[in-house]
Amino acid sequence: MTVNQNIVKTQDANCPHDKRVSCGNCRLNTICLPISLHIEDIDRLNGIIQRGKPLQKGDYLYRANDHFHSVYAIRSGAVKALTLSDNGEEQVTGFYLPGEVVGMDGIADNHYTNSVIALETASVCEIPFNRMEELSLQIPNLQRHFFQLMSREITQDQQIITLLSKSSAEERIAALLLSISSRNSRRQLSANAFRLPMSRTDIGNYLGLTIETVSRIFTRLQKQNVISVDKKEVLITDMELLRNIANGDGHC
Amino acid sequence: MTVNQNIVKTQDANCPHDKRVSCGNCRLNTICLPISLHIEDIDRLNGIIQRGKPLQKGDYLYRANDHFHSVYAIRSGAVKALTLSDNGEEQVTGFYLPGEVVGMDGIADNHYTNSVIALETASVCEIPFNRMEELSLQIPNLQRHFFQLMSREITQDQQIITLLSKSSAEERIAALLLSISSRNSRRQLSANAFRLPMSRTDIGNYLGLTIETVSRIFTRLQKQNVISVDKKEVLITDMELLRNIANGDGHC
DNA sequence: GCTCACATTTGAGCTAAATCAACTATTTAC
DNA sequence: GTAAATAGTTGATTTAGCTCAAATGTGAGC
Repeated sequence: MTVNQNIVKTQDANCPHDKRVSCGNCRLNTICLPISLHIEDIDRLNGIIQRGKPLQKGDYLYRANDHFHSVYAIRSGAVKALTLSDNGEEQVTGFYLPGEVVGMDGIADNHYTNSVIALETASVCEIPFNRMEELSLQIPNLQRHFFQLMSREITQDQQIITLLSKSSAEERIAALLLSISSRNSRRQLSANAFRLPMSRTDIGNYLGLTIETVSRIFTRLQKQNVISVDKKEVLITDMELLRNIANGDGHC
Repeated sequence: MTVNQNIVKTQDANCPHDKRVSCGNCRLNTICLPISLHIEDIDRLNGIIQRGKPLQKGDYLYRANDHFHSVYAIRSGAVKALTLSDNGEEQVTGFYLPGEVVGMDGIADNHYTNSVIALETASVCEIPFNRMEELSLQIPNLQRHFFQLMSREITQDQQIITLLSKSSAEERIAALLLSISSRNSRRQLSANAFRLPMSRTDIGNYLGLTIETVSRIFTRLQKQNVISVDKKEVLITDMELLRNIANGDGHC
């Protein structure tokens, strides 16, 4: 029943296309797993995780209304989650980077409410939820970890609510850039220079702005020497000012 | 250690001021508890629940940054949750009615991110989280139930995100009225006539609108004979039209 | 390289909701 | 009861961001 994937460590264990990956040697495990898990428990968790072939840009990981079966940790690349609103429009509800987990919206009624689409080539670790639940009954730290993961999703969604409810277009864009920046630095990547995996359209959809407004704000931030943008490459040139803008101190 | 509150059933078990309440005889238990719980498991859960004296209007249940200890099921009355945004403004993140559970935002890092304030006299059932976690290890249905509760909070927050990102002021108000209506009917109350427990200011804050806009929309909906408003009392006179308005078919 | 589809930028004008302001109604405190 | 504070309504004006429009840049397929 269990596919044994507790395979020996290799130097290339985090190469996205390398199947010889286990939670025990994954560089992301401090993000995706509970820090306090014992080595043997990590192996047990690793034992239920399934790793398929990578998604190509535009591929669906799952679709809204699909039967809920698993949550997924992003191992490489990036994905977006989106819901269909009642009148049929798409709403991007989040961008997920390596080490982050998608699919927890499906637990409530056994069907996903979001669709998840790869923004670029992406590999994921599938965590069958029923097996994770069983394991959680035996590993209290794992149960706690999933409660925390879901709680974090709640607090993040509430931050987006605040952003959409209270902030100007400029503040929204600044906050998104800072979010991506800090998530990159958590993965030991540069906080100042990175490539946005999503289109301007996705950004606008996520932040409740039109694509034109997104484009104008990028141009404006660049003129203010806060960032430097070249297509999807972003360089934050004045982190302090960007934080001020995000907090609404931009021009008051 | 355990305060035994498995007290005999009374006719008045749901009177908010009556301490002789147990999960086993609570009218709300189909909303707040997993349906599939065995009677003895309900008693075990009931054993860890603490019921204090009711909150008065304006009282805090807990404050943002307080140490996280418990989640709370609303037994009577109504509360609002709110976060402080980075620039110090309040953002109402939700209204919670009897049978609904608040506090799950605190699990992620052991501190609440929201404050919760009573909108009117309200009584709550305190569920100490550590004890609930222990019990969840022994009662798989309880573990599942909490995963589902948290998942539902996620999907609801994402619906608010969509509302704020995509909908007009009129659509937002219509959606809020429909949400309260359906939550009332779930509790066997009227879906058409009810009292809003929150102020116009709270509604505006929650929906990302100014109080003036909220007021104007109420007036407009009344002129369109969709609702009839008298202070906080609302009568939905054309449910079908209200649904159409909420879905953006109001005037297109 | 060339073509076609698509993504992005920029400009001009419009509009929904915000802001500012004045007034009325309802609580709360004394 | 009365006064003061709070909550809600309505009107006039402003504005941030939307819509419409046109041009330009970019990538995939041949």
